[in-house]
Amino acid sequence: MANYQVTLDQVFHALADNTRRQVLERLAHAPMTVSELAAPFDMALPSFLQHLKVLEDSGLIVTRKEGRVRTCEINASSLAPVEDWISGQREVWSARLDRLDALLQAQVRA
Amino acid sequence: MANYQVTLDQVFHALADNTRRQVLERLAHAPMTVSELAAPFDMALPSFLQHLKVLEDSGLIVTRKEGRVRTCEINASSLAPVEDWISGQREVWSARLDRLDALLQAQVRA
DNA sequence: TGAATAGTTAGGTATTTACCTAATTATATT
DNA sequence: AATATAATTAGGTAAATACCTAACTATTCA
Repeated sequence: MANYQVTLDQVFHALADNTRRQVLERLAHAPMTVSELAAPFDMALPSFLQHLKVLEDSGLIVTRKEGRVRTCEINASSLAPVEDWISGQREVWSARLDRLDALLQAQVRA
Repeated sequence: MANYQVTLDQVFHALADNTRRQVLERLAHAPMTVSELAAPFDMALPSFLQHLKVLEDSGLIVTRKEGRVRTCEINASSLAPVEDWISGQREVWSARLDRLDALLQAQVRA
């Protein structure tokens, strides 16, 4: 059931929707069932389930079903690749800015 | 020209595409013109321009045109909201895991 | 001034996304 | 056993996305 080859595309896409981010924000505090999770959203349940599927396919959440109830939980490790990409980028971006800065300083002194 | 109310939706969506991430990775090192930037991609120029538009609308890049040449540059500050959201989330997620951990430890001792 | 170059606009197609309602399945409750 | 509840499946619509080709504009160069 779990997707073992989750891509950055999938995770970023999953995060690019406010409903889905709110789901994550709520799950951050505690696991919840599908209906609990869906309650605050003004959306038909099948539509909401599609969002959960996107979140699960992206690896951001994990779910399991007991009886007729499905419980959803954050997958804490799933943000790592995203954080890595972003912090890697930010590092290079700011390194470039620093070099630029140094260059400008040098010109000022010259 | 710049979009002054850029949303997390827009930035995450812009990042959810490999072509666009590669553009950012290349721009991380230095500004480039549209054609330089487009060269490595096996894609018609108008298609590529759409990607640049998504990146610009999301605030991730900034462009300016001199003569007939448009130069694209990383907007270093644009990752901040994304980083903030992610690190905020990660913090809560791991706090929850820590509490859970403490709870389990307590049960073991009991 | 004519040709080449850099980028843009117009307009079209196939796929994906985000939603919906209605019907169904599986499990629990009375 | 009948009913209620939790979730799922089926199937449909409208808009957005990701690509394309062809035609165009604006600028630079010979």
